[in-house]
Amino acid sequence: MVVTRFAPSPTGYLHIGGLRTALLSYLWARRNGGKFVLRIEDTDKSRNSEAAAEAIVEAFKWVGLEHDGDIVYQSQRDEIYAKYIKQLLDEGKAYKCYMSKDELTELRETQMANKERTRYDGRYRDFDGTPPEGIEPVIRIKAPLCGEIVIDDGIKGRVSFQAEDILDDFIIARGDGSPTYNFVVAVDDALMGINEVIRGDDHLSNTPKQMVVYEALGFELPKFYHVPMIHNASGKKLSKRDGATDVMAYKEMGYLPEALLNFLVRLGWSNGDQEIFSMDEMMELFDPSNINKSASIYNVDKLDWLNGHYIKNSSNAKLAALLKEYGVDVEGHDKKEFLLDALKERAKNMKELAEMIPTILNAPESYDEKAVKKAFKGDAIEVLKAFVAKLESTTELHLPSDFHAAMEALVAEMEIGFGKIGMPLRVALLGAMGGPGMDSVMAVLGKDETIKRINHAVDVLS
RNA sequence: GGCCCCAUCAUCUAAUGGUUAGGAUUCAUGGUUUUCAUCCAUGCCAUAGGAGUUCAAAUCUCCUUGGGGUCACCA
Repeated sequence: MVVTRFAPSPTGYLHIGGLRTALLSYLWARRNGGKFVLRIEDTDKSRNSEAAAEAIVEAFKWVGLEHDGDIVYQSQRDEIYAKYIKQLLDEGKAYKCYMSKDELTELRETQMANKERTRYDGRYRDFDGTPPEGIEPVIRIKAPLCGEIVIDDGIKGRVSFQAEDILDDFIIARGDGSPTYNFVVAVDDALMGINEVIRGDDHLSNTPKQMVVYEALGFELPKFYHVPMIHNASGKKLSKRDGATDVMAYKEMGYLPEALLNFLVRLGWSNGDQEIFSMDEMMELFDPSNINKSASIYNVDKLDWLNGHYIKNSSNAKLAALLKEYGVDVEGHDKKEFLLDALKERAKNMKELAEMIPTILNAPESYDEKAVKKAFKGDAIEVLKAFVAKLESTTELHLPSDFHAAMEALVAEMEIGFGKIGMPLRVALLGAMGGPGMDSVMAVLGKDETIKRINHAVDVLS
């Protein structure tokens, strides 16, 4: 059984890069009928926050990712870590180091001055004297001092390190006894049965350290997939400074979760020429072993295009329900089908859609000067008056096509072009150029409101 | 700086030794339309550079260059 996980540290909101690795882990677990678990990495007591963990859960909920089982909080697993630390100590695979922080910085400074790699020098590795007083020791793990360490990565392929280049006896427990990241990650992944780790490739250089822990504890290694980063426009790792990285900000901006997920799954992964993926298709097709090796740049244009696509293809019922979250309630409007049919073709996001609605439902308070100038040349007023007469004399006016027929009849009778009625009508009904077709607008407004708006415009503009 | 990773249009990507290097987004042009948008059509645009292997290289090897990541008692 495939078990994957998402293991964020709750230092803030869920960001877009995190959502991507979560999505990929989720998809791979689902495709294999496995499990996807969520673990909150809150071992650093000075930085964790409950609100942040809740924010992550909220974001998961919004996009519809479901984790299996209870959320695991590392802060609640101190006894487990303590047990394994003790085990390593007892087995002589880890030891107490009484070096003070000052001594450590001093060591680093001399190493830097000598242009050496900064590393712990192992001075307490085999210490059996009397420890110095007033020092709370840290626990260090005995890492191999030489030899090759190979990661058989599912994306990057064979990645090889030399122990002497990258390892030293790193700290697994702080002076206060709390365990550190590289230790708890390995312990938890192993204990939770995670056998496929899909995470950002910024963790690639941590992996050898975690492998040291696996080895020391006799745990079986998972399969690693290090997925390339998402970069900003200037090619750097996406960070909070790059604007919209908070997943929930995308909701506010009017993005649909399916668009965001579709966008993210296509970053570094593809299935031939396919651009549109439903959640079901993603779950059926996604495979981490054909993720690209190179980083991809985050590009909003494509996300906007996808979002527009998903809005156009959403049912009116769904859009109406969603619109409430953007402050517009059209569920009670009897012409909401006409309204949404006309508007969803033109909205790039839900916020835009929400903003368009009052521009149609509310009568214009003024008429745009430029539009008036353009539309009210010649006998526009007379045409509008004639159109009112035409509407009044027509009984069956419900569908957009009914109103369209009325317009057609008028232009035929008056022997004028469509623009002669279309443009002034547009200004009369909406107050400006732009917006959906007049037939749809009139169908939404209904005969009475349409006539009322035209008459008002005729009064004001003649 | 050490170590590691990466390199196809502006961007996301396809092509796993043989294609006029394909698709999508953006952009431009044209069409549709009463306007704007949508939609449709067309167009522009790429294998970082250099060696080598091979009948044949975007694809394999090496070098160069460029970019990124990481080097904590953070995660």
